[in-house]
Parts: sequence; C-alpha cells; structure tokens
Amino acid sequence: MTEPEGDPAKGRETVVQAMERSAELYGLQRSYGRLYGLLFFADEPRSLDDLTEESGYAKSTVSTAMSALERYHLVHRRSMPGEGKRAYFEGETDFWRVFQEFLRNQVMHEVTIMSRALAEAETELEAADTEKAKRDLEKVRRLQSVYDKSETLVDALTSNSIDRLADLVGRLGRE
Amino acid sequence: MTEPEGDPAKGRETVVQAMERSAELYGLQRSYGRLYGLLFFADEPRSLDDLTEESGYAKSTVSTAMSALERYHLVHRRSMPGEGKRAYFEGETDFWRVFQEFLRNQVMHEVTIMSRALAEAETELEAADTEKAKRDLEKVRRLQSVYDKSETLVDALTSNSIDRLADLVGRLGRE
DNA sequence: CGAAATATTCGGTAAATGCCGAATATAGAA
DNA sequence: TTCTATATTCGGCATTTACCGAATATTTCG
Repeated sequence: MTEPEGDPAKGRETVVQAMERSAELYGLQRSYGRLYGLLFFADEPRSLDDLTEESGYAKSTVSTAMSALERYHLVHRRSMPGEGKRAYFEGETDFWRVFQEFLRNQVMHEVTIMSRALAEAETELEAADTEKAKRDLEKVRRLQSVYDKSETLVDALTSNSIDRLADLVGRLGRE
Repeated sequence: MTEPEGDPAKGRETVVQAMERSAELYGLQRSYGRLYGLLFFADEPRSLDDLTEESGYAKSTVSTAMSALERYHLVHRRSMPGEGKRAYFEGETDFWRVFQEFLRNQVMHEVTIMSRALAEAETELEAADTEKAKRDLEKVRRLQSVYDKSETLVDALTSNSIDRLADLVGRLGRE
C-alpha cells in the first residue's frame, strides 16, 4: 500500500494557468502570466538565463517581459554582489501592493488627463452660448464630479493596508 | 467688438480624445472610446446608422463595438415602439455603475477561477510530502488569504454608492 | 582601458487584430 | 407567411503584435 500521493507539479501548473488568465484579463500577455508564475513558485531569485531555460521563451522575450512586469511592480530586479552584471528577479507576492501601485501610477494618471480634458471643455463650453453647449456643459460637470469623488476613493485605497480596509468595510453593515 | 467665443466642438473633441485614451488603458480599442464619446455628447439615442454616419466607421464595426460596449455596461440598447427592428443606443453616464458591473462580472469571475485553482493546488500540495511542496503550500495559502480579503472589499465596492463610500473613507483619518 | 559576461535592442516573420464591405440572418409589418 | 428594413456575421486585406535570433550596448572585473 502506498502513501497518499499528490502531484505538486500539477498543482503549480493549475495556479500558473490561472495566472495566465488573469494576465489576459488585466491586459497583459499570457506569457507574462506564466513567467510571473515561475517566479511565484521559485524559492530563489532567478536570472534571465534561468527563466529562459525554465520557460522555453527566448532570452529577448524574457528580457522585455521582465521590464514590463517591473513596470507593473509584479517583479523586482536585484543584483547580487560579486555576480557581475547578472540580474536576478523575484516575484512580488503582495498583490495588494501591486494593485496599489497600479492605482497610483496608471489610474491616477488617467484621472489626471481626463480631469484636465474636462476642465478645458468646461472653459470652451462656458464661453459658448448655445443651448447645446449648455447641455454639454452639464454633462461635463457631472462627469467631473464623479472623477473628483473617485480621486478620494483611490486615495483611500492607495494609502491603507488591505487589512485596514477589509476591517473598515466589514463594519459597513453594522452602523 | 464680438462676444467672448468658445468652441464647443473643440471642447467635446478634447474629452473624446481623453476617452479614447481611457479605453486604451482599460484594454478596449480607441475606436470604442470614440464611439462612446459620441454617445456621451448625444442628446438623443442614436441608431446604428446615425453612429456609422457620425463616426465614419463601417456599420459592421459600429455593430461589434456596440456589442462590446454593452457587455461592459458602457452603453444601453433600446428599441422604440413603431420603429421596427431599429435599435437605439445610449451611453451610460454613471461611471461608478460601469465600474461596479466590471467588478461584479469580470473581476469576480477571475477571483473565482483563481480561488478554485488555489484550492486544487492546495489539495495536491497537502498530499505531497516534500520540503518543496511545503514551501509551495505556504505560498498558495498566503495568496488565498489575499484573495479572500479582496472578495470582501469587492463586495463592499459593488454594493454601495460612491457617495456612501466616499463619505466612509472621508472619515478614515478621523478615528 | 580592454576583455568577458550579461542585457537590451532591432529586424524579420508568423500570427493575431481591426476594420471594411458583402453576404447572411433576423425582427417586425402587412 | 412573405416582404422590407435593419442587424450581425464572415472573408479578406492591411496593420499591428509577439516572439525569435542576431547584432549591439552595457556593466563589471582584471
């Protein structure tokens, strides 16, 4: 009679596939999800050559992938003393941090651009004097107010731990 | 001497361009951002032919765009009595609603899939008995806990008005 | 500085995507 | 049901993208 036997490789592969899917949903390539998964389950930092070897992708592909994943704060690049130029990569496992960085960089930027556009439109529409302009102005102002409130929310999300926020919303019903 | 003169078309165009950008950020095509912008500033519901005419895109392009935008709850399709098969489209102007629907559908779905994958991996890794499996199990469980907390948060975000939430986080500092 | 090791960039190619217009399907009216 | 008006789907083309491997650039060490 044998031990109860699990297949760890199968378990990891399942998770990696889910990560590929997630990458896709958030607008990244599936290959990036896979590479991230490799790092997620790696016990030690991985070099570009390690990743090339273990993933089967070309080194150039892995290189650009790492740059992209770094931009999204999904991986960190480190160099080790005495290792020359060689870089090592680690996966960021705190997804909440990743999300916060995304809000802080991409979303905030988008909000800024839209707010600026809305302000400019407001100016043009205030100076114009037709009925149509009045209606447009109303729409622009309403949208502006949504963006303003969103900014408050994003601020809260980016400056609090997920535990604090989960705790906070947990009390939502009880007040 | 002339009136102070604004250019409403220019104001609208600026906003539409910002919408194109936003569409891109959220993984949609720029053309969809433009089409949404058309609807945003339209005072009456627009038919497919209207949109084709006003946007310059082919009817087939507009048709698929509308289907996609509908899926994301960015536009609504209506039909008018006595208008035969003709459909009319309106832009959803409540962005918070759009965001909530996105959370409810796409994100929740993604969370479900990842949770299932993590649960399966947990099973496999529990049954295995190596040191490596133990470390992986630890990682899987930590990720699982993040996803659990996220679910709480997403629930809160999808079931409250932005005003209520903005109010709530506004009191965050003062307690 | 020069040499060696490593990373990035770049041109090319196969695959995917966006858009168009024609063909097909479908809903509603007679 | 048949006819008409409208919407959707599909094949094709042009553009873009993802990936590769070779060429170039960069960093560190002697």
